[in-house]
Amino acid sequence: MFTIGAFSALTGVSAKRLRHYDGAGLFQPVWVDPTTRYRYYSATQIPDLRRIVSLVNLGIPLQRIQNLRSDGRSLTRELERRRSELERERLALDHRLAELEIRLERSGELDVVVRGRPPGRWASLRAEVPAGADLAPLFVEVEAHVQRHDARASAPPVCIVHGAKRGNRSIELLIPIDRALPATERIAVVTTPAAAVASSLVVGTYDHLTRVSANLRAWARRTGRRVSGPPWYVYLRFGADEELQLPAQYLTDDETEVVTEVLVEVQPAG
Amino acid sequence: MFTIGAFSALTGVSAKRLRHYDGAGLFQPVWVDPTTRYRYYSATQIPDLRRIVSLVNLGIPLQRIQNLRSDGRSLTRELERRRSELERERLALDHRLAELEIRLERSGELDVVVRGRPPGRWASLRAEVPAGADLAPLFVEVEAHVQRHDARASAPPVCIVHGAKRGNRSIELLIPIDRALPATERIAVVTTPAAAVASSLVVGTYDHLTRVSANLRAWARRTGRRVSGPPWYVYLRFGADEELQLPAQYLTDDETEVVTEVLVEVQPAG
DNA sequence: GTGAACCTTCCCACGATGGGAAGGTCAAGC
DNA sequence: GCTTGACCTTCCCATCGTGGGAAGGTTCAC
Repeated sequence: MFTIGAFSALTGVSAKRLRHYDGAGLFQPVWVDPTTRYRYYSATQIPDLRRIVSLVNLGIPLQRIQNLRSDGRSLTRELERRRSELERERLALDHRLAELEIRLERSGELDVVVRGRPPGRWASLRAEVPAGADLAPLFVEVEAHVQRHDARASAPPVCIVHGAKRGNRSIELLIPIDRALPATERIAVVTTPAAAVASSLVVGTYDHLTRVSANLRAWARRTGRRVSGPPWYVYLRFGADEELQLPAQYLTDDETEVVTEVLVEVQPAG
Repeated sequence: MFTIGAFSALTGVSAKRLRHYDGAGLFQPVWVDPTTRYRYYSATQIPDLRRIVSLVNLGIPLQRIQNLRSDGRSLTRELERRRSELERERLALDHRLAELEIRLERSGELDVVVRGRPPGRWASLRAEVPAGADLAPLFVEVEAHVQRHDARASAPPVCIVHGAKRGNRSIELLIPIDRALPATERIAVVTTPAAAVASSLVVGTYDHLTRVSANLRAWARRTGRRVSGPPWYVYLRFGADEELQLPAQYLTDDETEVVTEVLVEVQPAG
């Protein structure tokens, strides 16, 4: 019989851990002196403890180790569960390392964030326009329709570029709405599901948006993610027509304060 | 100006996090109403927040992000530091995955633990013996010497197998001591430094110790570790000569209760 | 008997985040 | 102007495994 300190020296497991495992009901001393509460361990417990320590070292939570309790099949199941967890972790870790490499190449100047995009409901206008065309009149058209029905949600407008051919762009303008809205010939009502997106921010004018979205796609590929769907351009802060009563918080008069977010949808797990 | 909720919706960063970053001095609202303490954020802060979020997503602690404070060189240094951390994590993760695979192959029956071995001081006897020879008389010799000088430390004895040739073993017996001891012609005093060891446990007789240490070496190699030095056999619980007054806690009469630990030294980082 | 070395329990800390309670504020509709 | 509901505030607690440390009891050897 060993006191906790001797047993700790024997097994390399700290006395703190042994007390913790005792308290958690995971590994208990063979005998506890009822008057002094001293814990006493036996050498025959060493294999038990080792089994526990080796599972802890695999990163399995104590709770789950305790639930095993000498059942060979459940041990295998637990190990396989842990393996899939570790494989997911390694994927995430590889993403991070790839992101880091990209940032280091660019002297830390690239900020790409992967995050969730909440589901949304929108008034939508699709159009074919020449590259570089002013989209303001089209936005005004949708805004006017939405505000006529008092359905403007407090979120920024979006432009999706579905395709580009021979100097023409197939675009879709989205204005967020917070209630039902009649569709018209030109304006539809669409909903978008929640999604994971990789996002990059552009401060200033719109000259390089296309290049930014190409960079974003390349970034996502290099960090091992799959991209799906066309890029979204989210107008977080922009200059707009005075005629419309837009939420002032999204507006700016200073061209250098224009902020646009570029999003591409990525597969959440991969 | 946005309230915390609106800014949260805009950036995808939860209000909880924004408050936390505020409290940590990492990212603060442009204005706080002094009477209501409401936080108000501006769209011009979005790039700042994004920079922070992208660094957080790389797993850099908030504290360290805060220490950067708009210094391009320190950012690069921080990213490189984080990269080396991540590379170390990936190494550890790959070790774990390899360990898991091995356990799954063997239906979870192998318990190998990597842990630290504290430094030690020992009375040491080296000898050439035939394979399978009874080591008890040699142990008794060293024990007797140690106990004559009242230097017995409360730890189990060890046998190191330095080499095996033509059915002969070059072994070294170690008895732990806790004070200085005169050496003799046969018995030396040695110290061993702290080391990382991979360890496996054998319950029962000594028939398979050699195979266990070979398994241990193979395990260490397969999990990407480098092995150095000969195997140690630590007699955690054994049957011994009655003549000697050995610490009773290491003794047993029941052969099935014999417990031996096999150690090989591994390189800590790799 | 006294001191050193051990043991006990209890509380706190880490790190980033979320949950939830109790209470104050804002804005819209009446 | 009042009510109501959505929003905001601060504060406390939880995670998870481990260690640090305080305050106090036990053991053992001199």
